[in-house]
Amino acid sequence: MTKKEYADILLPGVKHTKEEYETIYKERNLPEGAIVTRFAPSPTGFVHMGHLFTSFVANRFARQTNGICLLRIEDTDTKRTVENGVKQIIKDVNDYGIKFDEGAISETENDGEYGPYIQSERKDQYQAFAKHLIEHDLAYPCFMTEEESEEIRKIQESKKERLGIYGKYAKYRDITMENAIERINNGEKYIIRFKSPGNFENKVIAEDAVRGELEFPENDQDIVIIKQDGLPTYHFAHLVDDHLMRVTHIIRTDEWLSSLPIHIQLFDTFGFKRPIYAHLSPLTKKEGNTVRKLSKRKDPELAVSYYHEEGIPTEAVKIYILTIINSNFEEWFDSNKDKDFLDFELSFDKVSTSGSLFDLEKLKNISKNYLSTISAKELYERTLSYSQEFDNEFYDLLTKYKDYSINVLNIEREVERPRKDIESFSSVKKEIGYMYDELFEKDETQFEYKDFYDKDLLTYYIDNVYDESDDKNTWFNKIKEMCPKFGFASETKEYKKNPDNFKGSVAQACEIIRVAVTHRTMTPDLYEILKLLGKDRIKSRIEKFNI
RNA sequence: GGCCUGUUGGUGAAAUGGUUAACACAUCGCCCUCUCAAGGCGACAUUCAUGGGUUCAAAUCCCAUACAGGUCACCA
Repeated sequence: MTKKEYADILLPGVKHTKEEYETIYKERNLPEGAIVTRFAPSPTGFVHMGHLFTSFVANRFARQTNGICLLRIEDTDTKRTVENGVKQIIKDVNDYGIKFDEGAISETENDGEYGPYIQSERKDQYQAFAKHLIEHDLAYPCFMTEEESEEIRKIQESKKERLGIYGKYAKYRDITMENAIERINNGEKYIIRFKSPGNFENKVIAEDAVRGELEFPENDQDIVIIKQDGLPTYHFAHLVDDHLMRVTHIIRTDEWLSSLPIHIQLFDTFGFKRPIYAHLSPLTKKEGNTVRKLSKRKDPELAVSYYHEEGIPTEAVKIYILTIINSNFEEWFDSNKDKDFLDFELSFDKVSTSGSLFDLEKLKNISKNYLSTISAKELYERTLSYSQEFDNEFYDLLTKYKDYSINVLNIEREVERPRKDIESFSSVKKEIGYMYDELFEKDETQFEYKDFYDKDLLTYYIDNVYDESDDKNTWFNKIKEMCPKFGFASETKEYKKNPDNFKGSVAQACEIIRVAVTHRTMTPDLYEILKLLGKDRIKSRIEKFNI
């Protein structure tokens, strides 16, 4: 029996050969320096910050080199695969404006010439490559039972040896074809293992784009390449897919660093060019006194849907990711305010090697800054669509008073230093709610009555002073002029000099008006607020203001 | 336990052998101001996990130790 016939028996029904696949998936014809990379999640549930982080970074590198970023679904673990997982990933990632040049577009559809991009649909490819190894005596069937491998583990533990299937523990490494076929005919189950050519005593050098040269012992583990269900393990799928999809850069988190010797060995064994690896340190989180990687199971609040619900703009999240991944981004962004943050060019050697703590405060600050740069119209539209999903009452008001709302949102916006008080779409209502009578009337904000609050001042003001046609200076000067009548100093300095002579200064006079009209002591520019409210509403609010 | 990676202020970090260790967030002051949000100015690491060594000179190079994280599946 030839090796080829043997391989046919071990992995029957494979349609193509490794060589055929190599011609089916052609080398890409891309400009010099173009990065072909991929985002390769498992459809095991929601997308969280960690995924977004890697996928966005991968996407940026591809984009900025006019390369390709593809989406591949790693669903070889049929037990963990979740229904609608693929749909969810695509939706979440698309919400962040992360677009793929090719890849899965749903559970069953693919877009691109290197597909299918869903691993469970590529069984033939993996098996063709595995057969190639078998034919070259670089892979073998392993009939080890669970009990047997458990026993090996126990022996290794008691002898304090390295765990795993290697050297003398690779019991079926040299199984004869006859023996194997006999076992198969007896119905014994088997998997395919790689016959590792490595020696643990030898060192291999691996190049990592962010960490530089890395030295490891050679891999000598006979890792599983094809599982009993005929699907490949991650390591083997990585080799086959990334080679056939002509991927140039493997951008992934550093939990894969320790399997790098396996991956390198696989590429070398096939004589394929090794891809460039870039291992990113994942975002971490502090829990008590320890710091650990963000976890999907333990940190549900890090699901991207959380930011959606909070109304944090996707741009802010992306800007935050950029500040984390390349610390020189922040400075660049600060001095290139006219540019889009996507114009920043990421570099691998600026990527930090230690995992950063996820800093919500910083994200909020970025969000606040970002929201101060967009137009009132845009803020309005986006708050509207946020409210449509999460706050019907506010949605109705925004719809009813569209132009008015835009004007409110425009207070101190189109100026050199715009206001930075809105942190998220969810906080808009809190910041401007009092501008709507419907909300103002049932507003339960507690404000403290102060001794100097004076109803007469308010009445006098609205009846004799306030004039809608005044410009800002006139408006303010009129308030100042009115101050002495009610015991307030027209000038702050005057008041500070002789505080005992006054009830307060013009600042306190303004506070009275402000509180009467908004029920709060801190608001944006009072002149603008009064102007938008209009004289009638000011008057009505003042009348209802009980001191 | 083996292997690997990392360790600069509350946080993210810069600095790639050479003056007082950038910058940003947070915090605290002061200024400006009709109140806020901002903005301006200033404070905040005698020190870069610890201990040795190399050097005229080290956060930067070397060694050891400690701590943290990752990984050692027919999971990815």
